[in-house]
Parts: sequence; C-alpha cells; structure tokens
Amino acid sequence: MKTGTLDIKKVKKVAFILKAIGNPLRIAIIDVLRVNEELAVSEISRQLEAEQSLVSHNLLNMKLKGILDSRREGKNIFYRLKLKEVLKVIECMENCDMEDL
Amino acid sequence: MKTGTLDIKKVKKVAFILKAIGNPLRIAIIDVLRVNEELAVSEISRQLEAEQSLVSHNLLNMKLKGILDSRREGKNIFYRLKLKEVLKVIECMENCDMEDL
DNA sequence: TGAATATATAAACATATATTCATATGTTAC
DNA sequence: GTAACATATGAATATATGTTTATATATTCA
Repeated sequence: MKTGTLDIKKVKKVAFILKAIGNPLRIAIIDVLRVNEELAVSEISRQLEAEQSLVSHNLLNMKLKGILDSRREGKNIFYRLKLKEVLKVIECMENCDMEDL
Repeated sequence: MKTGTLDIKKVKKVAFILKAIGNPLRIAIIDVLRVNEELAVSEISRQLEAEQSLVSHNLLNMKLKGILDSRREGKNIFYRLKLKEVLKVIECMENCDMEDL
C-alpha cells in the first residue's frame, strides 16, 4: 500500500489508535475518565455496570497501547487518561449527524 | 452497560464511526479524498496501490455507514467524503506521540 | 451484437475482537 | 498464618474483520 499526504507510519498510527478506542465500552471508559481524572477498576466497573473482568481486559488493553496509565494504591489500581488527544477525537464525533444504522 | 456524561446512543455512535475508519487503508482512502474531493475507484486503487476489490469493499463499507457518498459517471463511480468530521478526527490524532508498538 | 473497461459481489478463509467464566495474584487487616 | 477484597490472567467461545480470488454486472464504443 502507498499513501497520499500522510506518510504510511502516520496512517498506521492513526488507524491503530482509532481502532483501539472504537468500541462502546472503551468510549464509555474514556468518558468517565474525562470527568474523574483517576478511577479504580471497581469504581469504573460499578459506574458502567460492566463486569470486572471485562473492564479490566479493556483497561489493560488501552494501557498497553499507551492510551491509559495506572498506579496501584493499596488494594486498588487507579487508571487515568494518558493520551489526552482521544478526548478531542470523541468531541469531534459527538455532534455529527449520522443516519443511524 | 450504563454511561457517564455521554448518553448511551452517543457512545455507540462515536464508537461506530471510529471503528469504521480505524483501519490503515480506510484512513488512506479518507486522506486521498481530503485532497481530491472526488475520485473514481480505479484512481484510488491506483494511487494507493491496493487491489480494486479490496478498495471497492472498503469504499462500499464506508458508504453504507454514511461516511462516503458516490455517484456514477459513465463507467466510473466517483466517491467523495460525506461525513467531513472524520477529517478533524484524523487531524486530532496526527501529531500525538505514541510509544510505537 | 460483442469487446473492453470499471465496479460490485460472493465465497472462502485466516485472523482479530469481544465476552464470559473460572482461577490466580497481590494487598490489607486480623 | 488466613480471610476478605481488588485486580489480573487465561481458556474457551462466538462473532467480526480483512483479504484474496473468481465472477457478475453495468457502461461505452465499435
């Protein structure tokens, strides 16, 4: 594959990130971390009413990709947004009118 | 699943669109359509050095989702960006420093 | 009509992703 | 030490996605 104005590395990087956050639960996680700065897994799980394990999988997934960061404090592990740009991305998309499929 | 500040519909919509464009070839397609306004399938295929069929699949995919639009002119079918917001999304992501995986 | 061109479609396949469940690990308090 | 809690991990599974190949459809032009 060739590319146009963006070089191939940038194309891949952009695709990588968008794919990484392109999932309802992960968008919701990012959204609660927009408001709360830092949250424990159990707290995210509780707020989103999603299984602990599922939340954990997705948190680790995004951490691995550099989107989130975490630190332990006692029994809890607190996650926070690392790649703040994803907030802008979500804001960009919030108000566009799509024919709902 | 519950959600935070965004309602569940918006969360799903945002995820839907980001997932839809989160692929290197599709980012590259959007990128050439940023510069060219309107392009035939064969021209996109040629510029990106990607198989006609693969390009066609991805164009139709994005058209179905409301991201692109197309019109026929003789033997050619010209595609164009419909959901311009995706350009902003890509721009948002262009310059963030990710630890490359 | 038939040849040439452009695009779409469908089948087949490999690979990736989302989700659940059960279990392991790490931490605190007793 | 053990109990209780928080989180991670791994297996298993269903489903979705990306890609190729071959073929069908539409259009133009001779």
